Amino acid sequence: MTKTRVRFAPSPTGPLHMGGVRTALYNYLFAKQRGGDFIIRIEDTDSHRFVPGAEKYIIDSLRWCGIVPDEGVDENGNIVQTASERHPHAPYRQSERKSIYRKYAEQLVAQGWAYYAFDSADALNQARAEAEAQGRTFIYNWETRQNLRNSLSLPEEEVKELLETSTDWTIRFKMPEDRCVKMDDLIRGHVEVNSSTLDDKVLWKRSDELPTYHLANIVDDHLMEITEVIRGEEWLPSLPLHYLLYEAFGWQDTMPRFAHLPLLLKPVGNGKLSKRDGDKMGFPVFPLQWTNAEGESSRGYREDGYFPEAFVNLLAMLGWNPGTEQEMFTMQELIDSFSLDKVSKSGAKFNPDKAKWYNKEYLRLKSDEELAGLYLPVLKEHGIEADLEYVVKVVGLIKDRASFVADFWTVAPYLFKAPEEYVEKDLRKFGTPENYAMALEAMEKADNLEEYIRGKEWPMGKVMNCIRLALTGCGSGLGIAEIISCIGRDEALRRVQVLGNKIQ
RNA sequence: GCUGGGUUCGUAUAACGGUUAGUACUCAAGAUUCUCAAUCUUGCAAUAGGAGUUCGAUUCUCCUACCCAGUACCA
Repeated sequence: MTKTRVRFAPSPTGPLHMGGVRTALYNYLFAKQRGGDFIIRIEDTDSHRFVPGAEKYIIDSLRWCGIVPDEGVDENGNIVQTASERHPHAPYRQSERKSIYRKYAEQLVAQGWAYYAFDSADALNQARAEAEAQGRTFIYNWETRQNLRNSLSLPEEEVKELLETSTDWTIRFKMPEDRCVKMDDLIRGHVEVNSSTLDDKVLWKRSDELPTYHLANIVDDHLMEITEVIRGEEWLPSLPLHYLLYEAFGWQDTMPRFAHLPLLLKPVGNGKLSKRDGDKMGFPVFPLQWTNAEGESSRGYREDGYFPEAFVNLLAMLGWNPGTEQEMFTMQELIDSFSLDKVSKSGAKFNPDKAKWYNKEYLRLKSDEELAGLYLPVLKEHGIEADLEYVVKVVGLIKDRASFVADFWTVAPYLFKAPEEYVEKDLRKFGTPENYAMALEAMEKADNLEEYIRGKEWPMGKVMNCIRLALTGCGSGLGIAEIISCIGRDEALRRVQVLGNKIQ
């Protein structure tokens, strides 16, 4: 029985999208359930799109979620590995593995599975544009390759010379003209595609001496002994090429099994989830806040007040279900119950309301002490210095009203400072002289407000709401007794008198 | 356009040929309370359409529609 080894292979071209986090999570869960290894491999073969800081952001994000690699790179860029005595799989950054890819590409050429192509990017773009103008699609394949500039169409001498003198050539996969590629996907089942519809993908570029995704991916998955490839659905169209590459290398026996995950879609309308949707509808699409080179920031789940447990839980439930009615899962529970055959095939529209609900549930699960500790800095931002014991008490009273720690403040600022103004509508409704007279008397004389008011046969609602108006500045909020138990009788009476000044 | 994938309440999903099609979020109503929130109860709401296979289709097959992805010297 070979050890399960899966990898998450992000490209450091920007912040990690929450869909990417989910892919990493599923890989992690799958590995941990089987006692296997979870590997992070950085696919930085696109030198043009490289973004400084993106790699660290990705690792930091995963760590925040509790997803830590057995092998790969850590947040400081150092190598993490399971086999401490040897380094059979390092390095984990493809740019640092540069030297190993060329020979594999050349091997394919030697065996007739690939060829050298000398067409310039401009020439190809032009060909594409011309085809499009005629309503056709240009495709570099068995049909067109004889008419293009490559080692299959050019004389041997010229090829030789070009290889030596030019640095602007590539190695392309020679996609068979008519092969029915039969594939199996752990989620989608059996899929067949005829190779005639596929194109001759570039595998390796002489210009920067770097492989493209397809070559690097297959070579590294093989070298790193990956057993399952769990990735986004956008890769499904490339699967036939990947199958053929395994065949070309003669690695079919150890070819990993594949699982293509459904995409995360926007909450409303059509299309995949994008940063714009988040901005428009007020939710983050990134795990952590990200600031790009232009200085523009994108909000993150962490900064928005989500607990990592909640974020992980809600992500896990997007496209997977346990087959039971359980909705709340710790990471360990997810590891125990995760299964690829419970992953759905169709894309999942993200639901911000449900995300918020998850955080609320996790917030209620936390102790008052822990929440108070988190609330203290928020209070400080509002210029409030409160002692921990008091905050613990307050949090216990208001936690049911909040989805996020930051809500504690908006829900009941009056537990820390007197209202500075009154909500117009409530003032008119409850702040009448008659109500105030009763409220003041009750506050001055009663031991137990409720009993006193009842004894006087005053209208409970009117008196209580008038007092509430004085204490909170509005017509809704905590129970009067609860508020007074926090702010104290003297402060409460003072606030009622302040309201009195306003009314008279 | 072509190739591939997909389609159950508004959303996430359950039901792997036989159920009054279940659950959660959202929303609405009621109960409760000094108000609001919370809580509890109830409710609204779905098998895209059409053929077939079958005693019986959400489930299997085909067609149509719609959605998504890919179609780069990007991943």
